[in-house]
Amino acid sequence: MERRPGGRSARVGDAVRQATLAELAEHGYQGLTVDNVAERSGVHKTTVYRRWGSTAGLIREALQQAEAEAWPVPDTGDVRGDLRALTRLVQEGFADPELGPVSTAFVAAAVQDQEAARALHAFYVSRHAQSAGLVRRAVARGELPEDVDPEEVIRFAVAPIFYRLFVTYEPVTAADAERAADAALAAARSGALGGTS
Amino acid sequence: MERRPGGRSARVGDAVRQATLAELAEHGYQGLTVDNVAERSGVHKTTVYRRWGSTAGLIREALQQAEAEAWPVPDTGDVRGDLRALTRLVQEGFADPELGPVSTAFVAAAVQDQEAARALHAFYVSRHAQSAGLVRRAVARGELPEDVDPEEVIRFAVAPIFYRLFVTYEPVTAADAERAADAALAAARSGALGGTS
DNA sequence: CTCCAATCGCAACTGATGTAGCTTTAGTAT
DNA sequence: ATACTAAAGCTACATCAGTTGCGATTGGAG
Repeated sequence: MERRPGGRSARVGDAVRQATLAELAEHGYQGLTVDNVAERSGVHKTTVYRRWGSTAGLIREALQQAEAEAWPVPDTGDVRGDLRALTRLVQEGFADPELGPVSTAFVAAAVQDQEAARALHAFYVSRHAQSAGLVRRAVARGELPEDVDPEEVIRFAVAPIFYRLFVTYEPVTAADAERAADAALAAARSGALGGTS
Repeated sequence: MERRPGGRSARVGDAVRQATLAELAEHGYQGLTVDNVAERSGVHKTTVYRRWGSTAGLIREALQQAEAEAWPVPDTGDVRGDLRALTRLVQEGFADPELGPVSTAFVAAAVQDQEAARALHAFYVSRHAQSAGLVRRAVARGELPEDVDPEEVIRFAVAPIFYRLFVTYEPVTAADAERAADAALAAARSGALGGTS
């Protein structure tokens, strides 16, 4: 069988993907049901079950799409600025009324579904790899020690934001984001985020 | 109406609480169903629905119990040791085959249920308040600057562990826990976790 | 000891989620 | 054009979480 890029299957897939994102933005992961997605997309319920299996499957595909999209790693000229921009980007992403529920849904789905968790893992592996470039540039400029683990710096910078969002349910302000960036930077400079240490 | 500490209601409550924890330890939050808890506890399904509403309600009560239990804040004599012991405690808690699924269930339930999220928030407010004592002792010993925010140090120390567990789904080793402690310490010493800064 | 209020057990029911078997449609090859 | 095949549509059904109304049991008060 051949590829059918403009065929019915492709159209159905697009309609479902679009409907999934719209439903997520409106009702979050809680309100994401196969029935709603089917009705919104004009695709029949059984078709959605056959191709995606469940709402977790819909999330999986959305994640793979999100992973494919490159994301704007900050490049302000110095590490502090880059890290602060990065954490702000994360904080604002979750605060955004349209993007926030979608991103939150990814985390919620992963907690319930193994496959979604794998997809989310892959997503963040990709994000870390991209973001680490910011740290490597800083090392090249001599702003950070040579033996620093670039992805570890990224993890430490963003972790406190996620911790507040999904564990302690404390508010996350722009100041929190900046503080997280500064703390990660301090740790990186001190050698605590070294590659081998 | 009076309290009836040894009455039927109390017995029913105990049976359900115990069954909830047992089910969580065995099957995790995924496998926690009202029917299973009802059967295991010998309490009728309807009763569980009436008193707890749903599995999220069962989690809520388990959380309140967990919050009431004091937890062993390390006191080794120096900050580095205390922070490392703390992060190890968290890491080992989630790795423990009996405790891990229960703790994980708390996070999973909070993502789906508002009330569970509030209960989890309260739980961590309490944990932070207790753990912050470790930082205050360090300040008193002159190991950390006076203006450091004690609870912020705790957040930064444990956040990377939770980030790996519930966001990126990367493994969490003892070395990761220690590194997180050391990084938080470096940040605290640098002044990045100051109370007002 | 008797009665009362609260709570629990029970069985029948509702609604939503997910499945099975079959028919129809759309895209492709001859 | 015509025939072939993969995938989508459709109906009917199965399953299960959660609810409701009522009768039974429990524990305490007078």
